[in-house]
Amino acid sequence: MPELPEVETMVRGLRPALLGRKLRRLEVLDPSLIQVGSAAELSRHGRGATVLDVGRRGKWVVMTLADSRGIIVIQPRMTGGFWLLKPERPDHIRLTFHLDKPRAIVWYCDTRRLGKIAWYRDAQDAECAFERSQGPDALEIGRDQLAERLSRTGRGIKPTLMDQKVLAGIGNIYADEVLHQARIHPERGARNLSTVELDRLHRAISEILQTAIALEGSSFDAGYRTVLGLEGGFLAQNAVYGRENLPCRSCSTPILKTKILGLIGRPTYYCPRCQTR
DNA sequence: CGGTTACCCTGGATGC
DNA sequence: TGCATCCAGGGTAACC
Repeated sequence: MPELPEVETMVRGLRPALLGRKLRRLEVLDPSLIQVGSAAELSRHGRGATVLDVGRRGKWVVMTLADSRGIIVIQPRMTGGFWLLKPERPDHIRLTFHLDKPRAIVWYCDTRRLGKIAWYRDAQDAECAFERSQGPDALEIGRDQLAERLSRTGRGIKPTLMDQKVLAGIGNIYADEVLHQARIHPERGARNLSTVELDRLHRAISEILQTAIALEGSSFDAGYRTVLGLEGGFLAQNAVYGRENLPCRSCSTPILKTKILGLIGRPTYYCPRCQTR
C-alpha cells in the first residue's frame, strides 16, 4: 500500500512514541509474515530492548534496537500500517509492541498479509539485505545517477520508475504524478528521454515526494492512514491518479485511464495533451 | 540476461 | 438480500 511518502509519514509518527522507549515485550501474532529471522528471535531480542532509532529505506521501516539487540525491518507493502493510541483493538494485528514506563501499545496491522517482517543481527546484515533489493532512495538519488540508471533498461519509463532496484520509493500513484509534472508520457522508453526531460523528471520526483510527505501521504477507501488514524491529504490536490475523465489541472483535457505494458493489471492515469509521446 | 506474467492475500465496491 | 466478479497503493518467483 504505502509508497515512500506514506512510509516516511509512518516513521515520523512512530519516532516520538518509540525513540528511547523500552519494549516490555514484542509479540508476534503472525509468524508467517517473518521472512528473515524467526518469531523466537524477534521475541527474545525484543524483550526488554530499547528502541534506538526508527528510520526508512525506500518503502521499508527500519527499527534499530540498542545494545546489539538487532534491527527490525518491516515492509508494509499493500495494506500494512501502524496504530498508536487507538482506543479499541484493531483487526489484523500481526505484531504488538508492548512499551514500558509508562505502559503503552503500538500495533502493526496488515489486512492482506502481503507485507514482510525481518530481523537482522546488526546494521551490516540489514544493509546487505537493503543493497540486494533496492537502488538509491528516490529522495537522495542525483540527477546524473538517475539518468545513468534509466539508460540501462529497454523498458518503458513508468515500470522503470516503479522498479525498486532502479530507485527505491516510487509506486503506482507517485509514478503517475511525477510523470505528469515532468510532462512525460508513461509509455516513453526509459532510455530515450532528452536532457531537458531528465532534468524535469529528477526535479519532479523530489518535489512530488516532498509535497506528499508534507501532506502526510495519500489515503483512499479503507487503506493507508497515519499512525493516529488520520487520512493523508495528497489525493485532495493531486494531478492525475484516480482522476479519470476529470479535467487536467494544467490544460483542462480529460485525464485518461489505461493499462500499460510491463505493469500487469495496475491502472495508469495521464493527460494526453501535457504528456506527449 | 532482460522483460513479462502469475501469484501471494483479504475486504470493499459493484453488478446481476 | 445473496452471490459472483472485479479491484486495490507491492514485490518476487517462474517463465519466455
